[in-house]
Order: sequence, then structure tokens, then C-alpha cells
Amino acid sequence: MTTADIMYRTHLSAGVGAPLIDSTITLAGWVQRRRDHGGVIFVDLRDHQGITQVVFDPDDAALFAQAERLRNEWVIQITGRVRPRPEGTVNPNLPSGEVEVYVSEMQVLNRAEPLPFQLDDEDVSEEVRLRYRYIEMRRTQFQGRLKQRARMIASMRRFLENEDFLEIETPILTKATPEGARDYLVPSRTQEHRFFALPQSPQLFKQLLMMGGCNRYYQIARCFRDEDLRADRQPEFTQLDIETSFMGEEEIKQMMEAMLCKMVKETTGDELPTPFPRLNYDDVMARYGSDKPDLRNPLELVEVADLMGSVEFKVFAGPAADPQGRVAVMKVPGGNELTRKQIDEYTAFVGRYGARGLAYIKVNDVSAGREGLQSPITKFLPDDALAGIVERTGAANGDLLFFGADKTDVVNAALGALRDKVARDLNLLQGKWAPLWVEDWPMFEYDADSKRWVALHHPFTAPRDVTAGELAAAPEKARAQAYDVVLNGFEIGGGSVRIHQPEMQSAVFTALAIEETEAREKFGFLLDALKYGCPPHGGIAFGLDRLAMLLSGADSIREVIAFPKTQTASCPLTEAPGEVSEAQLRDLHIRLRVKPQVAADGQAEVTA
RNA sequence: GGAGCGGUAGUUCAGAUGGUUAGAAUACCGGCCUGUCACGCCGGGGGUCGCGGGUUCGAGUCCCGUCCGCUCCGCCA
Repeated sequence: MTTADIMYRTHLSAGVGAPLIDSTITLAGWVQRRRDHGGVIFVDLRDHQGITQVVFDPDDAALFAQAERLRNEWVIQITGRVRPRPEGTVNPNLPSGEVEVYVSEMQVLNRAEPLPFQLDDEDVSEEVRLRYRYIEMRRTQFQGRLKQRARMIASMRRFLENEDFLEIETPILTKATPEGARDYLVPSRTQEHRFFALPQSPQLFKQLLMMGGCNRYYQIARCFRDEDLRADRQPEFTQLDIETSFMGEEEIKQMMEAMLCKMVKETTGDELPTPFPRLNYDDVMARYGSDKPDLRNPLELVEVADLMGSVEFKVFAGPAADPQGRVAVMKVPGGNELTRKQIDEYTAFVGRYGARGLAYIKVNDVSAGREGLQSPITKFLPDDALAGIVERTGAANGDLLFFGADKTDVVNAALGALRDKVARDLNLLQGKWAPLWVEDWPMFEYDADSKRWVALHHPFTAPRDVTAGELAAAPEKARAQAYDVVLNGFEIGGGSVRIHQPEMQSAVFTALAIEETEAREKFGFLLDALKYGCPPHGGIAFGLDRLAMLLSGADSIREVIAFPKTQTASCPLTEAPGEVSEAQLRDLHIRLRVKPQVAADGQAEVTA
């Protein structure tokens, strides 16, 4: 421990450059622990314990009596002299190190009741930690996460400010959007039966900023989506939202890549591997079964449908012959050692994604041909198909092959998820950071439920190399100038070049079966703006919560959000969402069919 | 909307097959010890077993419903 460390970490009140030993310092903080020993009282101050312990000597009877009343978590300020620990009491392995502060004055700033949970107990349930979030925040680990998140944001801000980006705020009270996630709605008091929506993203506003000549914009933007939660999804989350005019896809990617590298370096000290690999959408789906593959994971899917043409085994032959089907293999090196029980668990696992089974082959002896393969399905497969599978996967003795055969999206979902799970279970991940760009997305995908085309990205994304007429003629062929950044299997950002010509925007709305009247009603302001000289523009948005989660090694974004919501989108601390008075509702022109007291059971219905 | 796991002292948990007064650790309070730092020793207080209903002579335990938390599917332009 250097003097500089101590001066930094304990806020030495002595003059700069004063010798550490014998200097007088003032510390304030929470009592982490009080111990009485040898006629002496020792106090660790929370977050100062890495430096020293505070010592009260019985010589000063009044001070000592005061110290005897101290309890954990009381807030105190002490002034004392830094001194070396007495001979024989120094244990460099202990957190308190080699020096201690010999107290001459103490002030109790506030008392505390016993805490609802112990801060040094790492296993406290999340429910309790969220209800008393203000207490959990005292933990060194949590403080570290908040600091790292702030450093991360500060770094990206510095970068963008250096590049002449302008930080501009956009409205939180805005208009409902027809596509995309469910909106959070806010009833208007001044206009009966009208509603604001909270923004799902500042998308349209940032495009309007481009039209307004703000060529380089950014914002730390809160976004709201009323959908179900996950470990990496909160109903309100924070994006670093960026938009530029006159920059193309390539320039945007390069600048953003530089920003991310600098940020990770400044935040964690790590270097991201550069340049980020760029994979197109079709390839990542084919090789990884996912549009956000974790490239630390060496496992890949291999297409074998063409080997199944003459196979009578219907489980494989059916999907192989189906233009919307897929038959793929994932080789697990050394997977031969998986037990029947483990394979059964994987079978149940892929069942969650709609797979009806999980065929496998254990490769015992490649040179023995059919006899060297152990599996319930080899008897259904001819020699040439088996040989083709072994050759194409490069299977070696001791490997295991998992098969997926179904509709393409089922195979991709099942084997894509299995790929992640097997790699985690067998500890196959290589390297610390694996960023990549996923590019060349399709413009649209067909939604079987609503029987229409929907935007894979969003309806303002520009297609690549087509005219409005060509797009209208063959929407399924159109590719988008869209790009996602993926890090370690998480989508951390996504963006696109936007449409800047009204004819193209109309063609996209048409392809999405959005009627002109509807388009005018929902996006009239955007269509108008496009008419008055809109520069070519594009941008990107990064999910700051996910980034902070990844950089801190947390396994949920709740761990990097000061006050997150639970899975039912409630806040255990404030007990939001809460009931409101009838007077408030009257102002908003809303009445409850059931009295609010009854509404607690969730039966209440709101009518406007 | 669906699947799985969980809910018992402040906290983390244990409580096979239903059976006396529901336990442990830790925290808290009191005493002792005294250069300790996960200190140690002795003692004490602390429970609507999430909630509601049912089965039973008897329910923390079995059944039904419900609420809450977590993971996942759907959903998330």
C-alpha cells in the first residue's frame, strides 16, 4: 500500500505531501464493526477498512465512554493521528494493513437501528436487497458497479464531445407508436381521453434533429417498453442514443468501434480485439443459430440437410425437404463423456424452444465407420449420410454430435441456445471479450400470426441498393443498412442508416401494410419533415445497462441499476406502481369500475 | 398467456414417510475475556411456517386456489 493510495482512499485532511505517519486525518463514515479488546476499542469504518482501523485508547475516558456506545452502522466522524500498528500486531494479510488511526475526537453524526440484513452476507435474497436498496448500496461491490457505470458513460461522453457531438434532450411525454413494444401510457388531464406515451426510444426525434441540422447528436436516453422482464431486460432502461448526418454505415461503424474500444480500455483496462469481426445475418444464423452469437464459444452449427435427401428417417427427411426446414449438426468436442442423464437434460432444455427431440451420435471410432458411431438413430441413416456427417463436421474420436431437424427458426432457437448452454457447462468459452458486428439484415420478415411483413429492425431503416419501386416489387429480397453490435452473446447496440427520401419511406410503409391514412396519422410529422430537405443520416443506440452488466461481470442488469424493477415491473422499495386517489383519476377523466381498494387484487378494470 | 424453482426467526437455511414445546448459524440484547480484525466463552429475547380454503383426531409437511420472488418460452419495431 502506497502513501498515495492511502491519501486517495481516506481523504487525508493533512496537507498534501505531509508524511503519512503522524499526520492527522479526518474520516467520516459508517461503523462497519466495533470490537473491544485489550482495553482498547477498534472500529472499522465502512469503505475505509482497506486502509486502517480506528483505535480508541482508554486514556481519554470521555471519548472512550462515547466509543463504547457505538453500534454498527452508526455514522461518525473522527479525527486522529495516523500511526504504525504496534510491534507484533501487524498482519499484512488482514484488511486493516499496517497503520491505524488513533482517535482524538469523535462526533456521532447519526445513529442506526440494526440493519435488516448483514452487508457482509452475500447470499441475501434479491427481494430483500431491493426493498432496502439504499442499504445494499453501502456495499463495496455495489459502489464499485455504480462507479464503473459512471466511468463508462463519462468515457463515451468524452469521446463524443471530442467528436463535436451535441447532447440534446428529447421528450419523455410523447406519442404512442403503432409498431413495436407496448407503450407506457400517461393520460392527459387537459385533453380528455387522450394519452401520452413514454418513448420506446428517441428514434423519430433524433431523425427530426438531423432534419434540423444538428448533424451530430447524442443523448443518454431513458427508454420505456411495457413488455415482460428478463435478466437483461427492464421496462425502463438507458440507451446511449446517437445519430449523425452525412455519415455512411462504414463511417458510423468505425467511429463507434473506436468509442467502444476506448471506453472498455478506460473502464476496465482491457483491450477489445480489433477490428470487430463483421458477419452477415444469414451467416450468423447458419453458423450459430442466433443473431447475437457469443464468439467466445467455438461450437458451430453445420448444415446437413443436403445429405438427407434419400434418407427414409422422416424426422430428418421431412425438414430436409422443406424449404422452411433445416437439419443441422453441432459437434461437441469431447462430448462423448456426457452421460445419458445429461443428454436427457439437454433434450428437455431444447424442448423449451419447440424442438421435439434431440438426436445425437457419440463418435467412438471414426475409422470403424458405422460401427464406431453410437446412437439410437444411426440405424435409420445410410452409410453415405453417416460418412458425410462425420466428414463435414470433422468429428474425431470422443466427440458428440447433436442434431436439430425442424422448421429453421425452431432449429436455430434450439441449437443456438444449446450451443450457449453446452459451452457454459463444459467450460468451452475462450477469451474475455468477443465483440462483432452483425450486418446485412433482411428488411422484413413474415409474421405468420398477423399474416404480414414486419420490419426486422424498424420501419425507418433504409434498404440497401434498391429503388422504392424495386422494394415494393419484392420486399422479401430487400436487405437493410442495419447493424448490431454484439458482445459476448449480448446485443449491446444496434442501428441503421435511415430512410431520408419520402418515396422510399412510403414504399416501406406500404410493404408493411401500413395504410397511407394510418401513416399520416401516426407519422405525418416525419413524412412532412422528409419533404423539406432531409440529409442522409444514420445512427446507433447502445444499451448502457447491458454494457455495464457485461463490464462488471454481473449476471443481471438489475445489479447495475440503482433502483430496478422486479419481474412484475414493480419496485419493492417504493411499492410502485401504487394506487391513486379518486380525485386524481377524476382529473384524468378515468373512472375505475371497481373501487381502488379492491384493485389490489388485480381485478380492477380501468375505463376512460 | 405458459413452464420450472422458491417463500419457515431481522437474515441465510434445516425440518424423510403428517404426530409432544418448529431448530441451526448469523444478527440483536446482557455478562465475561481482552491488540482484536469471521475474535472467543456464557446467557437471553426473537416465529400468523406468504395468504385463503380443504383433507385429517392432528398440517410447516398432503390437496386446491391465490399472491410474491427468480429463471426461461411467448412477447421485446
